[in-house]
Amino acid sequence: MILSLDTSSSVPIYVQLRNQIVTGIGKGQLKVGESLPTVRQLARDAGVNTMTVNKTYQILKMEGFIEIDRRKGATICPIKKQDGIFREKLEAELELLSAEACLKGMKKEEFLRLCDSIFSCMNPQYTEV
Amino acid sequence: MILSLDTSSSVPIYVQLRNQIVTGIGKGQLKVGESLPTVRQLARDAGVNTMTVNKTYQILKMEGFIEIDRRKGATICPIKKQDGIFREKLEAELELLSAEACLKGMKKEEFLRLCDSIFSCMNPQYTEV
Amino acid sequence: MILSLDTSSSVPIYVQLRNQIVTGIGKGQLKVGESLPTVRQLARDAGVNTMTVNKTYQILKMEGFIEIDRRKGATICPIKKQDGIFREKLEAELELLSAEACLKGMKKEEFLRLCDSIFSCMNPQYTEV
Amino acid sequence: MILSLDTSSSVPIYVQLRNQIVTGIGKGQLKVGESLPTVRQLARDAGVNTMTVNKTYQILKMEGFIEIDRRKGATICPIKKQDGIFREKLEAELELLSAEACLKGMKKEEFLRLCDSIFSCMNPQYTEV
DNA sequence: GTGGTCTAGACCACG
DNA sequence: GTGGTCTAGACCACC
Repeated sequence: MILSLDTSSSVPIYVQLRNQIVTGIGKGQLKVGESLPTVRQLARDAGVNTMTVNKTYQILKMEGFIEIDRRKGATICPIKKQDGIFREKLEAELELLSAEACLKGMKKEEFLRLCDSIFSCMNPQYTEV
Repeated sequence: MILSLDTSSSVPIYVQLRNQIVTGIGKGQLKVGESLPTVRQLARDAGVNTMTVNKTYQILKMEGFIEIDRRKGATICPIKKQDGIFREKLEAELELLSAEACLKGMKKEEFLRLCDSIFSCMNPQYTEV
Repeated sequence: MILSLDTSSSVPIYVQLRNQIVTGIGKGQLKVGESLPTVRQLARDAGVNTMTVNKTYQILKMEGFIEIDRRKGATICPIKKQDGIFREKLEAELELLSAEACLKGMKKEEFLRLCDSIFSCMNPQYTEV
Repeated sequence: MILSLDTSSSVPIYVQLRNQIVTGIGKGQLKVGESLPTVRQLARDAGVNTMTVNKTYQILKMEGFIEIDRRKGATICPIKKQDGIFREKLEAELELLSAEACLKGMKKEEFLRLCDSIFSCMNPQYTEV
């Protein structure tokens, strides 16, 4: 899995890392049960500080996407059921994206076609849990 | 149009303002050609610093969503064609949202239904321009 | 409000800080709506790094005990209703404390008297919210 | 007696073990004079390192809850009188729990009822010693 | 002014 | 070996 960081972006590095790992899991590039690199390893690879990676992992853990085991490092969790908070956040973000798309002249059909094609790249794992 | 700001949010106030105005335009609560309040007026109403509102307006202008005229104040622009940069940003954000939804166990059908229902609240104006 | 840190303790400093602030709020030494010192101020007073204090504040924020406002710094929140997770944690900790007290020969009456006298030092604020 | 360990918890395994054994004694599931499994046995059963179990037993011995005899293995001790150190620790922890409960809107009556019901599950042995 | 982020390097606890 | 904590000092974004 390839990480690309933009250190000059206003998006904090630990958020960029978090987003790319989440996307990686979603796309099936990282599988349930699989291990993530150690904090030090990823820090070295990405050329960032260990604390930055650590923060990323803590967030992913809090969100329930990974587990951190003192012995095995970080591993990817099976899917959790969505909760109300996530649903609210998702709706708010989709509303903003819809508005922006609409302001750029995008038609509903085109927007939905895009949503469809992007979601189709996802690779659900254990969704029946 | 009602603004609701959360000063304790990690999202900067000027971004919250920008997002709500964009959503307002998208939903048709603010119509093309209509005037936005003056910087001072909005600052007073929202209880924030004028510099903050000013920053919001500058961003909206840069994004091509409003025009600022010394005499008429800020007015909402007709729709511009989408450009490649917007398309990229939209795809990246949809990809992240899709991944998150997927990790929360949401199925494609449910996701697309949600996208549809949210986009349907938008009120395109001059989309033929 | 006086803070006493034990840097040689196995309890991390940021947890010690968190616990003392929570206790301070509980006892009414810190009142709802009141401001906490700035991150830098508290760091200087306590002789620790700003990031350590920052971590403490982030935890308190996540727990819903304080709000962090870019403009006003950190302020104490009104009481939130207890949730199931807190209840579980409370029961588990009370069970452990009960067992330890029991092993030390403490009778139920003495234990309950102690619980009563300690809780009586608390100073509930806005508990009707 | 059933042990349930969470290897991804931030609470060290040897502390989890210690806490569950203490609770087991308090509840009377483990009786005074009874033998604990050998270090190796428990390590195998719990799927942890023998060093981890060893550390747990050393702590329990230091706390006066068990005796370790080269011939008989580890056995549960009769109750020792509480000392000042324990009293201080107990008060500090109860104060923190009270504050947290108070901040979550719990009333004194409810708190004391909970303390009562939990302590009532304990099964004091030899408390007259 | 504030909080938020990041680094480099250190030390410790855990298993 | 691992992750967790902490420091000193820096820079940036926000208001």
